[in-house]
Amino acid sequence: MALPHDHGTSIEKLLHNSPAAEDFQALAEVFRQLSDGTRVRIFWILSHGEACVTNLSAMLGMSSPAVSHHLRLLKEAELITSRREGKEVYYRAADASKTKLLHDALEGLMAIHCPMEE
Amino acid sequence: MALPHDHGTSIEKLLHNSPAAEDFQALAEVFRQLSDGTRVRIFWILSHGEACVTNLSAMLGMSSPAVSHHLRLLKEAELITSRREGKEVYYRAADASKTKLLHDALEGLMAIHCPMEE
DNA sequence: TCAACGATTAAACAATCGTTTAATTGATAG
DNA sequence: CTATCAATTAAACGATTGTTTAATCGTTGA
Repeated sequence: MALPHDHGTSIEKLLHNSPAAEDFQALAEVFRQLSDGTRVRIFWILSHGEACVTNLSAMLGMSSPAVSHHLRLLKEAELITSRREGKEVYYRAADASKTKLLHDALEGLMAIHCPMEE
Repeated sequence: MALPHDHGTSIEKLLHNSPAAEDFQALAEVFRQLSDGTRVRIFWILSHGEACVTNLSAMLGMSSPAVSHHLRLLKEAELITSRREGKEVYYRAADASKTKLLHDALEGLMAIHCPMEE
């Protein structure tokens, strides 16, 4: 143990048996994408189906440039995907285990924070 | 349907049957606390047991003011609790369903992002 | 009471983030 | 080709964030 204090707690083992700082950094990057009210809302919507930018803008009451900006961030984080059909671009949640995990956590937290709805 | 485009997708129902913007904002606040590499690391450590600020500083390789700052944020978000014993203040993850949910999501994401370890 | 240690607070700084406005790209219909 | 609609990009601004340094608070032991 190289810790300044030895309190005899099991936690001191974590010093040499824990993910690297970079791994936590990568993890934080994922959470950072959901750390904005607008983005977490977009992600929640897109977890339930596809939507084009125009409709998303209307749902959110925001300008399309603002929405586009957030969509780009979510896409770079590989939380959502897009496909073009004619003039419109449709977005939806990426089909990955990472996405499902976050969606579940999101629904769970929502149930805690906003008690009632069905 | 008050959406500009009607693509006939089920997602348009979400417009009138979704949590309020404030609820998503509250949710985002929780994620925001874990959107920093240092904080998510602290939270992970404290999910496994108690630690005093001095030891946390050593584990993280950071100054104690910096660690204190992050601890305060995590505490305000009710993700961790503290107790004083003599000169030292011990922190640990709060015992709440919110905390467990986040810890599980965290471990799951870590398994995805950092493939191997036991 | 005073000295030492652990922890927090405060002020200052650079860096990052989210929104807005305007300009631009891509695609379709006339 | 041009006009129009959908979406993205770019630049600018204000606001927020994380770290550092120094000072302060709280507790214990001499």
